Amino acid sequence: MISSARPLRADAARNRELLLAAAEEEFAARGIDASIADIADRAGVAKATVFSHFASKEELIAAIVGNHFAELTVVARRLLTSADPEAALSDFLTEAAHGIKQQDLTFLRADDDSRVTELRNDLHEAVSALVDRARAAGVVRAEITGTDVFLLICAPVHIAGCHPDADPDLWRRYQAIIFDGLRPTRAELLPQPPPSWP
Amino acid sequence: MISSARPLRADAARNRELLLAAAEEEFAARGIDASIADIADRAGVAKATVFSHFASKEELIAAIVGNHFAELTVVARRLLTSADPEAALSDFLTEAAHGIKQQDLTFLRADDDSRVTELRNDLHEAVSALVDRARAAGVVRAEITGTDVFLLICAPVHIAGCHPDADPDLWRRYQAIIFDGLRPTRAELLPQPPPSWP
DNA sequence: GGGCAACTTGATCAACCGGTCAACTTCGTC
DNA sequence: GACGAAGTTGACCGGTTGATCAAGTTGCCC
Repeated sequence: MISSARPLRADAARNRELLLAAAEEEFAARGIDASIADIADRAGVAKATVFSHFASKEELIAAIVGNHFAELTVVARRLLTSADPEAALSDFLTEAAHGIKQQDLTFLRADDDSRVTELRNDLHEAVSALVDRARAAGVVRAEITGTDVFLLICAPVHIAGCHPDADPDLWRRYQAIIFDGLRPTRAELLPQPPPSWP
Repeated sequence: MISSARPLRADAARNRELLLAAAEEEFAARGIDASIADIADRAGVAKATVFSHFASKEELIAAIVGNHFAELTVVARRLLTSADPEAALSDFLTEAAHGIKQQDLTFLRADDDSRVTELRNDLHEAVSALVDRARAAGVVRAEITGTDVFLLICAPVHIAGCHPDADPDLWRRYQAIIFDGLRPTRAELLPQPPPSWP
């Protein structure tokens, strides 16, 4: 693997960026099972070059996921300075729903002290701040926490992965929240006759 | 592949059921990448027996997904006869969220005239009826259709699969609905001072 | 219980995967 | 422009996968 202590040579730095971009596209197109060979092909380098930049496939994924987390953290922190707490949270959810990828899953529960975990914690902190502000403004329910939203973003991805150790009760809670979104707004409610109407 | 014209021999019928059960468990435990060899082991038969019952891995998955669709259709139709339209829809969503698996995805958009597609259309029809009843009772918004709910059930799974041809606007609509579920209920709303409060 | 079709099986195949390595090429420096 | 370090490469490895097939076994009907 190329040492990270010394700055990369010009061609190596270029190839690294090409590889990250190619891997991003390939993972987006074919999911986490995209092969290293295909990624190398797309980047226009040999397969062995991939392993000279990243020790393993997992490490390549970690680099990409780390970038996702970092980008979302930037978005969350920027939205924290906006005027409208409700729009800020809504905008972030929209952004995050598009930004979270399948491979990000792998590192959501990781608790080693890797760089990815650090970036994930940064993101979690920024999201919590967004939610705290929205809660203080009364635009989300009192019991909603930053962790809730952080997990809610990823819940769809979690369910899809058929994660065996996912807490069913937790998902039921999110299920109920989503169902709440289906209820009619107050303005749409027609006056209903009481059950004992003759 | 074993002919479907003639009834199966007793041992073959037993093995087919064992295989379907084993495949269900294996896919649930390891996702869609579970190997045919593991499935055969779990069922207690040789790997070649799997291919004597199902022409390919895809066909085995199709058989399982077909069963899922059929089971959910039964649930939806049963709930259609219950007294409470709101509880019926809610119960179905809960049931469906647990019933839909990763591998079901593959066949949601399939439009060939296979047996799976037929079963999927049956399910879609039953869900639409459930939603129509709920809408008529005023417990879901007027603009929610059966197709909406049918897709909403699968949306989490869809997003996770990073389906490249998913309509972003469609997902944004569902995103907005889910976000609605986060809004405070009327009872929780504290009286807010108007913006021009001195 | 004999005979035959239906079914099962272990051996085997080609394709593909992540990963390694020694030989080669290229960049940066003096 | 030459030299050494840094980076790249194609060939290759062990392992796994979905799928095949001839040979053997089993259930079923007369």
